[in-house]
Amino acid sequence: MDKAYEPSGEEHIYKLWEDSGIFTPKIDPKKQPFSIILPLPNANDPMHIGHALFTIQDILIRYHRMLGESTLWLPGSDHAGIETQYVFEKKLAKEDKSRFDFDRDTLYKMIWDFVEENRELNVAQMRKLGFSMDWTRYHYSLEPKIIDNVLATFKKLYHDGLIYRAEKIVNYCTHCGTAFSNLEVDYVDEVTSLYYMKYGPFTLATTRPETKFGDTAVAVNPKDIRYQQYVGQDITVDGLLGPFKVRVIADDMVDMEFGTGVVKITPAHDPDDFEAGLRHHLLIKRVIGFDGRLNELTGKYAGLTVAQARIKVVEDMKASGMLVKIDDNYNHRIGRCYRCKHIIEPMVMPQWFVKIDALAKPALKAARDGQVKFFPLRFKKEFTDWMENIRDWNISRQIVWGPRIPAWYCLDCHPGIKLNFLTKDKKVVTGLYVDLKDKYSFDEIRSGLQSLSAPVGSIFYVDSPDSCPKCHSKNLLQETDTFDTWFLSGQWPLSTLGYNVADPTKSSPDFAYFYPTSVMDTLWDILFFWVARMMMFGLYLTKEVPFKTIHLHARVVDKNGQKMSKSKANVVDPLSMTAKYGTDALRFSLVYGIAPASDIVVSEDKIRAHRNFVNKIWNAARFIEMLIERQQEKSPLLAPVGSKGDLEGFKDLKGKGDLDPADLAILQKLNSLITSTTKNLNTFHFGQASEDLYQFFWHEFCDVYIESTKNRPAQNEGGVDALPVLVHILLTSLKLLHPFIPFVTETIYQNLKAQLGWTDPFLAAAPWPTVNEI
RNA sequence: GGCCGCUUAGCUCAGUUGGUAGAGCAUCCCGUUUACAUCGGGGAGGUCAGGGGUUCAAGUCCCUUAGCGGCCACCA
Repeated sequence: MDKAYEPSGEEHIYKLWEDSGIFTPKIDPKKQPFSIILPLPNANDPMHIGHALFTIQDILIRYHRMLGESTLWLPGSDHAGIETQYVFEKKLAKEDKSRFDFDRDTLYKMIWDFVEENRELNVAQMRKLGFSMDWTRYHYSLEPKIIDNVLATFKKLYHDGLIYRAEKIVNYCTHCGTAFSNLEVDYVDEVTSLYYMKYGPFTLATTRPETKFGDTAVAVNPKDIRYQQYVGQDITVDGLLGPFKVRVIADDMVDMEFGTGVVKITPAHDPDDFEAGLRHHLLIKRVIGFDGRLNELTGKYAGLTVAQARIKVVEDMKASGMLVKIDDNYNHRIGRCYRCKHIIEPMVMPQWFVKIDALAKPALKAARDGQVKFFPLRFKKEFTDWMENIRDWNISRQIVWGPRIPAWYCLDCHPGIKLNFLTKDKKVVTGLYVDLKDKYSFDEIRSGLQSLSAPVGSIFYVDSPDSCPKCHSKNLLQETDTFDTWFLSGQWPLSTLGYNVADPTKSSPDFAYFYPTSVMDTLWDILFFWVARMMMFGLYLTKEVPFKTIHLHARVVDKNGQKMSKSKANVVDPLSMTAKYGTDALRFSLVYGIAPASDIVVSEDKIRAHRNFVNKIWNAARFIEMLIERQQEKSPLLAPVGSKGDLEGFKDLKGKGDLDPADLAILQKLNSLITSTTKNLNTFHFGQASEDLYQFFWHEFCDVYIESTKNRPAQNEGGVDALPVLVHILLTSLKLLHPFIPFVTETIYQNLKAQLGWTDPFLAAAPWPTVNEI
């Protein structure tokens, strides 16, 4: 054995494992199944330190494999809808192009190829980190069978009356060109201006003077005696585009203390005002387009961006004396796109929604009844609170990268459908079908299609008919909105295990055996995005929870407690750390001394410290190997007692009654270590488990016990041979450490296996230690 | 505004049901005797954020104050 542990052999070890098939479990009714579905990484996302935290899952998987369970860790990768399209569009921009230069089919194929270039990389990197995944069961989110399930789920929801289209106010990002769900908006505290303006008989305060062209009411609190005389009246307001009339309404939404207690109501561009509009049956007047610019209803302001318009409107109001004052130090929250950070523009547009109550209630019940357990427990409350207040889920996105919503419209029944397409000579045409149908053939429209927008109430068919069931026209187009990525990944445990939504009796045997899965481990930030959606879909489709335990971990931060990000230049790259210190050192430093769901501090210092620990183990093994060789020089055929590493060897020792007091002490400590490690792994206390193992191996076994045996009298002078105990403790420690640091432990095992007659071909599949009576 | 978490050695953090304060890094002294200097031996360093309470006993449970952080929420 070399003087220091050399991690360059890791690749070889991994290949031995994988080729042996120990990562590929068999369906064995006599065995307990244990399964984890990998939180699928984005296919085009290079590995970062967050992915290295899959180590937590590998520890669980390796532990349960050693317990003798039929253990499945199922890997996969995600096409990651908006994320990937965003990255791809940035690439296009560098080439001075945009997505509007392509029809949707062409764009889709381009992104497909882009993702395929990177997808393999991810897989290789996960092998490098030693993750014992079953690659024979790997899945990619755009496989046909997985998409089939997504479409079938949509149809089932539709037939159960849980899908509807509605024109609601949604979070629209004019930069990304799509609507988002509530979860995808980041609210950021910002200091802006609050403008006080004259408004008919009132003065009112607003942060958005540029939307006044879309005002269709003005509101006061019903209890506000100052304004009671006006309630129900139409008032005339002097606007920048001439006088206009609005109704004064009374609504509890108005805070009398805020500003002047008067609020202008713009139903088309503000979520609160939209709700007020519904309550008071107000007109929705759109003045901002999907391009983020003011539209033709705004006269001379038309064509300006929202930001430009605000400046111009304020200037003009100042000039005409409408502006009363500006409070420049107004602190409030602004919604920004979680992806591109641009300001979200609330917009009224037709979208697809899932009625969520029917899905949320069973999930809420499952959490409360303990069908699914949370670790740490505090997340149970977060989960149930969220489920209780959940709103209908907007599942449509105006992007191309992802499965399209399977709904078809008849253009001839609905000539008011708005179309965007590229003509044969690549010119963008926008307009209503009724105005375009005589100029362009249906085929030209279809093949160049970029997007369509059907009015709410349009009839749609979910089974892709050849012709319109009503008018028999063949001019049918599929909805161009795609599914929210989480609509697909929310069904991931089902789809990857071969559940067949359309016909559950055709589901794979894997599904029957491994579902519900054992543990779902992920970063807490996708508890709502993903975990909650999987719970809802799992229960909706199968009546069973998708996982029995939800284990949530925190994010990795640097040694100053800062979140790692490229812009802060504080990222610890897992692969370069692995190259420098070995995979085991990295893995151990990710769990050592970590409290459940508290930030995980990783620094190069820490990784180096654990490289030293790995090396310590290596050298202890090297020392023992030396002792064995020395003994075998004397009597070559004699394997040390206890070399089998289990109870067998020990019965002999016990029978002889010839243990040294130091032997007894260390064996007792080993027993309690077996007990505590087992308990800690069962209860997700990885930090504690790793600390105990470290402390025992280094400071008790190496520093105290091994040192003490060096001074022990030789056997012919009345001493007790320590070698059997040394070997026993080494092997047991290797087993206990293996889930955490698989490479060094397996390497040592393979080196000593033949010499010591260890019978398990791999440490990775050797039985987990149990307590020996002493 | 609601909810949750954190505050322990110079730094970063452990401390699972309450029972004489721990680790890594840094620091000081000594040490190369047959594993390991990626090492060994030894030392210094904490009124466990402040206050109150329960208890024979509290870093650990309860109340409270302060600071920091996170999540959620329709206040213009």
